[in-house]
Amino acid sequence: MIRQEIKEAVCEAVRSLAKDKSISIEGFSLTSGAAAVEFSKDRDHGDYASNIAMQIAQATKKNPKDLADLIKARIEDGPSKKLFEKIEVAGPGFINFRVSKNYFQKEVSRILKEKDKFGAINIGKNLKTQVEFISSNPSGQMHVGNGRGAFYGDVLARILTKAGYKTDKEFYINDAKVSKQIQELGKTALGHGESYLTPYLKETIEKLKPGLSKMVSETEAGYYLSQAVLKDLKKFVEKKLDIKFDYWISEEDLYKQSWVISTYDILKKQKLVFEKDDAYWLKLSDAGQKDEVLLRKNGSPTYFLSDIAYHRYKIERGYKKIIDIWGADHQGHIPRMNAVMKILGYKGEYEVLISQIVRLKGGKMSKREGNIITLESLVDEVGLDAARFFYLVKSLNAQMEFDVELAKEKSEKSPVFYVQYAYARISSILAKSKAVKPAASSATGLLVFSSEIELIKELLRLQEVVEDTAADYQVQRLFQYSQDLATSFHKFYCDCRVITEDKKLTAARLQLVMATKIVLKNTFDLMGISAPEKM
RNA sequence: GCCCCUGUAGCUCAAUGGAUAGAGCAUCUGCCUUCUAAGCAGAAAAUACAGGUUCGAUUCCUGUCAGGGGCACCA
Repeated sequence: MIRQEIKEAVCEAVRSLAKDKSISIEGFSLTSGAAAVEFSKDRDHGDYASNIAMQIAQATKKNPKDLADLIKARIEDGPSKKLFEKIEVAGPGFINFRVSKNYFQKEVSRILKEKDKFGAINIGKNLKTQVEFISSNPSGQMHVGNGRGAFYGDVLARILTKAGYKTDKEFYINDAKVSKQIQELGKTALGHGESYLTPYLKETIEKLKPGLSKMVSETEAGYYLSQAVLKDLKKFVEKKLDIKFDYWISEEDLYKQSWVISTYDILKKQKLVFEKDDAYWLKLSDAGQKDEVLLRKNGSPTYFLSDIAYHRYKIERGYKKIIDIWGADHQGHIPRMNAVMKILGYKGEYEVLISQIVRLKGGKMSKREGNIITLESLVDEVGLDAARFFYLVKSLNAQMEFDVELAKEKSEKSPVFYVQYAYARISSILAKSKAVKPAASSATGLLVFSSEIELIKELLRLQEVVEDTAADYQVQRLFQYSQDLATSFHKFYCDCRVITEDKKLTAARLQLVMATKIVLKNTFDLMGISAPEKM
């Protein structure tokens, strides 16, 4: 990776300067990401830029510009010199690197060789990782709010996998018979109540009439109904949303397999359970949290207890990195679960991400649905690709306003088409090129226009995007990248005609086009959107 | 009252302790006899307010104001 190579070159130069006492970097850690090397969008600032000189200015008691000159000279004396066409010191002390065209051109053939593997890195080192998301209740259809965690979680898992984590996707089903929601659902199923009663649920109950009519227990009826809802939910998620989960874990199964009761016993053994007001509580005050009820006055376990059991189950299955994605209404639950993970002795990484509220601006989407906006009607309305894109644009912890009318209206001009259009154009060029006899030659030395180089730079950036996103989970970066990549291609398309009389140049540019196709496709795969050959 | 998230262009959203804060939509101006104009080139337009830390703050900290969410023997 070019960014990594430059970073190493910079660090090496600084180390070498420190070694022969040209500078002193007492108390400064080079490894802590201090030698920031960033991609430059502005070519006046080179291809990559480092602010290292300004970072270490204080520690070395030297002027940043002088330092930058020293580092620049050291790199130019070193083995990595051949990477660069030019190194410049600019502004308050930036070191701007212009990478050699030769390097870029060679990278094109690497992309052609790696194909769908291109962009994959191994910072995860195969660490057993789990992302749990959606986990909507089996009491009805998913709504537009669920869509956010759904697509976000799916894409995050894809990125982590690409980054070398052994990632599983998991859906937790809140179908415990002892839970309030199953009880409520049971009342509704037997016509004793109206909780969750949407048109969809009415229909489902109608379909289940033969089975339900024999039931007297609300709990059994609720569970029976929830399993039917779950079946629809699974089908919707897998077929319509195209999200494949590795595991669907049932809360009821955790009860059946004694995970809940054994977890209670473990907590009790640790002397963390106490009785108050006829209920049994988990002592969390030592962790600075409010104590929580585990067993109610009536003896039934709370959701909190089964959630502890569920997380214990995750740990027992050997996950070293666990990511939960919850809705904003669960954020108060985070400090408690953090405390619980400590109690359970978890040594791995545990992180809860909160998907902020999705608000509706455009009002009702369809009269038939009432005022509950289902994710299904949205996907039907704007299409899966556009829907996924729409959710991926925003950072997870910012609220998002969903203007339904706008989403429908704009679907023709949606950014997703802009990116897919680049892919379609490529396919069109490649289709036409079949009539042309290929000249066997490499791209080296032939791709020299700035729009060609800029395109190659963008292609190579996929690896950086994967690396950065696997580290900070800012999935919207991928959306941004896809736009930049498409822009670079569209510019190249306008500036440089691919198929011409010049056989060698045609071959070189065809290679670049094929490489772009690969990188675009890999980016689409990460986002879970389709790559159309024609539009 | 306490806790969490957010405040960037007319609208919907990005980004960043650094060098000119980016896109799309909307508005305006150019570009199709050549691989798809669902495109390209250009104009105009933004960091809520007040302090602080810093060589440098839109970013970090504090306060104010505004919006949203949470503070159950619900999940």
